Amino acid sequence: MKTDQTKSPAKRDRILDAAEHLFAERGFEGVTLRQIASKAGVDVALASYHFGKKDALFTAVFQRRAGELNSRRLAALADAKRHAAPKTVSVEAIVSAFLRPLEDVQREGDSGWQDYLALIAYVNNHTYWGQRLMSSAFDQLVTEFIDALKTALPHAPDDKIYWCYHNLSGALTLTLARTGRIDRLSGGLCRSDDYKSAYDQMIPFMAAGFHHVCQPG
Amino acid sequence: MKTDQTKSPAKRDRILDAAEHLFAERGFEGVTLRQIASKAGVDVALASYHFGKKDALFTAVFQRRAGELNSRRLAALADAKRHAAPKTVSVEAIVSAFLRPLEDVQREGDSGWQDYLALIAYVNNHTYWGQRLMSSAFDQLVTEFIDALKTALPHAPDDKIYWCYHNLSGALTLTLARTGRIDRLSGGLCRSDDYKSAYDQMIPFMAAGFHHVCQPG
DNA sequence: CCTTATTTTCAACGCTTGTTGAATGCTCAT
DNA sequence: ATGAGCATTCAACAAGCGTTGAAAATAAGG
Repeated sequence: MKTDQTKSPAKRDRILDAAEHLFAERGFEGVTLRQIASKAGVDVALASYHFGKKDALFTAVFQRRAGELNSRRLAALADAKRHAAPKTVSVEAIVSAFLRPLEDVQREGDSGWQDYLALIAYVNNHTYWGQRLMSSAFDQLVTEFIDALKTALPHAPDDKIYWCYHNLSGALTLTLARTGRIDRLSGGLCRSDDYKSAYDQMIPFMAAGFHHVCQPG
Repeated sequence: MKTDQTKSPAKRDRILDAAEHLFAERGFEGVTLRQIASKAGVDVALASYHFGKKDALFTAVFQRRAGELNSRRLAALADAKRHAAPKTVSVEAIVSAFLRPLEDVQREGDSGWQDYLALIAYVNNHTYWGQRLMSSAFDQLVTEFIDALKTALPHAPDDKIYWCYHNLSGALTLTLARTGRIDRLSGGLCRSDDYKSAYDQMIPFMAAGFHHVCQPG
C-alpha cells in the first residue's frame, strides 16, 4: 500500500484532530493517550502504531498545519509589498499581513484551526522544548517579517525591533489562547473569541507602538 | 501548637519553594509530588500532610506572593497619582506603575520571585481553571488599574480600553514566561532575562498604543 | 520528666499511565 | 481466491502516580 496520506482510512487523521483539541486545551502532560483515542473513537494502541511515542504525536500535530499557515502569511506579506510598490511597505501593512491570515483561517469555520492556534499559544509559552518546536516551525517566517520591519523602520536599532516584535508576539499569543480573561474583566463587553475585534484594534495598536519606540532621535 | 506560619520548621516553606520552581517550569501535570518532595529534601507524604491534594498545593503556591505583589503595584499606582496631582495621572505613568514593581521584585535577587512570575504566565495562558486562579488573585488590582486608565483616557470607549489592556497583559505574560525565544530570534542581541530592557521599551510602546487606539474621532 | 500535640517518615494501597507483542481484520494486486 | 501487507484491536506489562493510615520523631506545656 502507498504511504501517502490520501489513502489512510481517516482514523489516523481523527487521532490528530482529537489530539489537537485536547493538547490545546490541557497541555501535553494534561492529556492521556487513552483520552485521545477515546475522543477519536479508536483503540489506544493505534496512536502508538501511527506516531510512536507520545512526543512524536504532539510534534506531528504541531507541524501538520504549520506549512499552510506559513504559506498564507508569506502570501499576505508578498501582497502587501506588491501593493505598496514602488514605495516600501508600511509597518501597519506588515503587522496586518502577520495577523490577518490567522483571522482568515479561524473564520473558515474549521474548528481544528481554532485548536491549532491555541496550541501554538501553549507551545510558545513554554521553555526549551517548546522553543525547539517554535523555531523549527516558524523561525524562517518570523525572520522574513522582521526583515520587512527593519526595512520599514530603517532608523531603528535591531534590538528595538526585536523587543517590539516580542510585544506583538505576546499580545497575539494571549489572543490565540482564548483564555476568557478579557470576558470576565470587561463584564462580557469583550469576548475572547471575537477575533475580528481583537485584530482590528491590535494592528493599529502595534503599529503605533513600533513607530513610537523606533522613531529616530 | 499555633497554626500561624511563623513557627513552621521551614520544611513547609521548602516544599512551597520547590513546587514554585517546578510548577513554573513544567506546569501542573508536568510535575510529580515526588519530584517536588525530592527537590525540597522531604518525604512525599509531607506535601499531602501540609496541603492536602495536589491542586491545593498549587493554589497555595500561587497565592503565597500575590498579596505582596498587589500591595507593591497599588503603592506604585498611588505614588503615580500623588506625583501627578492635581492633574490626572498619565497613561504612561499608569503602565509604569503596573510593570515596574515586577522589575523591582526580580532585581531583589530572590529567585523565588522569578519562578513565581513565570508561574503567573503559565496560569494566565490557561483556560478556565487558570482563570479562576487569576481572578481570585488579581482581578481587584487589575480593575483599579483599568479604572485609572479610563480616567486618563476619558474619550475612549470601554471596550477599547479592555482590548488595549489585553495587549499589555499578553506582552507582559510572554516576558514573564522567559521562554528564550527572543534570544534565539535576535541571535543573542536581546535576552529573555533582561527585564530592564524589556520594561524600558514596553512602557512607551504600550502607552503609544493606548493613545493611538483610544484617541477621539 | 511525663504527657500531649504536631511534624515527619515509612510502607503500602489502588489506579492510571505509556508502550508493546501477538492476534485479528481489512484491502488489494495477482 | 489467495496470500501479502498494512491497519486495527486485544490483552497485558512494568513503572509511576497521588493519596492514606499507622508508626516514629520532634517540640511544647505543665
